[in-house]
Amino acid sequence: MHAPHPSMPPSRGPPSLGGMPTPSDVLAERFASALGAAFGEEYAGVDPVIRPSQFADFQANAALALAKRLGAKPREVAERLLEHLDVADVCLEPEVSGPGFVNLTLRPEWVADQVRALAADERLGVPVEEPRVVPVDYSAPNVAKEMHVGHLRTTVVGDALARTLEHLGHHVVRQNHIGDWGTPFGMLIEHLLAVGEDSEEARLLVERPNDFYQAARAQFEGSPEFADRARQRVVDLQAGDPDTRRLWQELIGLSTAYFNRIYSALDVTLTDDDLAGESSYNDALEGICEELEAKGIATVSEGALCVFLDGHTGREGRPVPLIVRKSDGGYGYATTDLATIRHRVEDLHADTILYVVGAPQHLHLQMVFETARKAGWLPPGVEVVHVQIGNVLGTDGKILRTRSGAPIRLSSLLEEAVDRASAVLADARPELDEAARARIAEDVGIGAVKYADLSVSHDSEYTFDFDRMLALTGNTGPYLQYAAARIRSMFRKGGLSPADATGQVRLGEEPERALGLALLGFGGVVAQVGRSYEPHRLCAYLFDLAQAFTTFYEQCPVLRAEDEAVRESRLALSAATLAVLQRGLGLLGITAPEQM
RNA sequence: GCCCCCGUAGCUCAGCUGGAUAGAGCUUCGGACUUCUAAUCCGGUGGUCGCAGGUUCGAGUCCUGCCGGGGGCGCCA
Repeated sequence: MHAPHPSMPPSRGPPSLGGMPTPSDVLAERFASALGAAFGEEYAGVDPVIRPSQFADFQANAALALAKRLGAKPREVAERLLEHLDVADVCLEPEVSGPGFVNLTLRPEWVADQVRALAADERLGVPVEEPRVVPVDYSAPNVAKEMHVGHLRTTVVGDALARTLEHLGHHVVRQNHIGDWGTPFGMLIEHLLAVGEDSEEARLLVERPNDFYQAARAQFEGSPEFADRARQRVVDLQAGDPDTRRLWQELIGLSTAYFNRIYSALDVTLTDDDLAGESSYNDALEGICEELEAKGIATVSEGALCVFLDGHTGREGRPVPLIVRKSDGGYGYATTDLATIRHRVEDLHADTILYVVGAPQHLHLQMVFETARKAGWLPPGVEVVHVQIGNVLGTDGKILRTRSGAPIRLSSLLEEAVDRASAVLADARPELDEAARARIAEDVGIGAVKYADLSVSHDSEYTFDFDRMLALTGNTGPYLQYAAARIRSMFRKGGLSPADATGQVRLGEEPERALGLALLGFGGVVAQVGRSYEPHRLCAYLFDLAQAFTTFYEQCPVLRAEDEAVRESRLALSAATLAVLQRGLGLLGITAPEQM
């Protein structure tokens, strides 16, 4: 009936194969028992509304919601609840506060034990969920075109989701739906032939694809004879002419080399095995149309085969069509998108399909999804989600362009990022040799760029700011990397290994307690990202954790702790923090360098 | 004209799906490096959450209307 609530205990959340419960899970379970005991079994199922609190570690807000239903005052409900609440092992004495909140402060010993359990857990508290097959469609650059900052977002967000879902136990199938088909290919093939396959100009496809594309375009527009040949090429390509096909493959090979260069620089997990370009669905398109027509879902309108869906009207109230076959007999991307759904459901056996695709395509995708449902290609049990990527805007509020009118090149953005990191590093760590600095600068520069895109919610548009994207201080990737590097440095200095720091945890001072509590939130956040498809929540969590660590680091001496037991405890806390930071950054696709 | 998204501090963005006194980073001002890495930390300044109604114990969050910005709306993808 209701969608699962993120803060519900595991028993009511998505299927999970075990794992450490988070503190709020534990409290929710205890409150469920208390609710049942106090007010009858039918109340054991209501959400106890456990939330983080500014007045305690957590607060339970159930009493306020239940007061009306029970016909009692909220504070009285809370008091009765407390009479049946058994949390003595977990919390200090719960307190009713304000209009009827129950404030809960965790016992430091309990938190300490949980931290130790988390540190000993391979998965650091992240649950293993019941495996689902999840194709994730992301990146999708175009052959013979430069990737721009828009592609960066879908690539980076999609990759983080793929890594996170995989880590939660799901079978992720990466799908890079590259634009490798369409009328421009006649022009591109002719141009490739004209400049020579092994020429410098052809190499532009790997280094500066837009230059190649624009040269081809100039030919096309400047020479009617070239344009004619290009049009004939399109026909040959579609007819499967072997020579044309070979040239087309060559073009794709060069572009793939370009994509891989970018993916490698970005440390994105996409490989050639994940390529599932538009062209791979060509053979299915005719069948898609025939089936839609046979089922009476598609009808011919103005010469084109269209699907009209209820509730979709455009200008002047005219129905909006999803055109599956153009009036000239050709197919558009709607047909291809329908074919991808059928493939992902029938061949890949998808349970959930993610489309990490730009927000402007929302209407189109909704129509495709609805059509697929009507055609029976998308059974009710299969969930399909458009993870909308908001536009990147320029300072004028319009979709980003540089002064010249050309989109900002992704490769130059990445180079600038590494250069800036390099400059800071040369200044701060002159004692490191150049090769080491170069490696670190890459991790830091790329980490900054990726974190900038991951830390804002994926569906909101944002204004592109070069300096914001490349910033190395504040709420940035490098801040998290720096915290991890300081921990590693500390262990190096002490001649110790984080793996050996498994001592008893004691949380005496406030910064220690805050850090311990922060560590326990990891599993819940990762699971939430897996459910909501919002990597920025993991970013926010890791930033909070790194802040908690840095405060601890400034105020609590570790190696120089006066007391041996305190030292052991702080080492264990530091090691656990490092493990979580590293794992969390890993799920985001960001590398934490050994030192920086 | 219809539909979707957005409007929170000077700037860029969060806000855990309705909880108490709305947060962070950047900027700015003032402090902290002979002490585990100052890419850091501590403190201050800064908000009528676009506007107006509504729902209820309680609204930045949900509903309606208006204002402002972005996007989509038949043969490009």
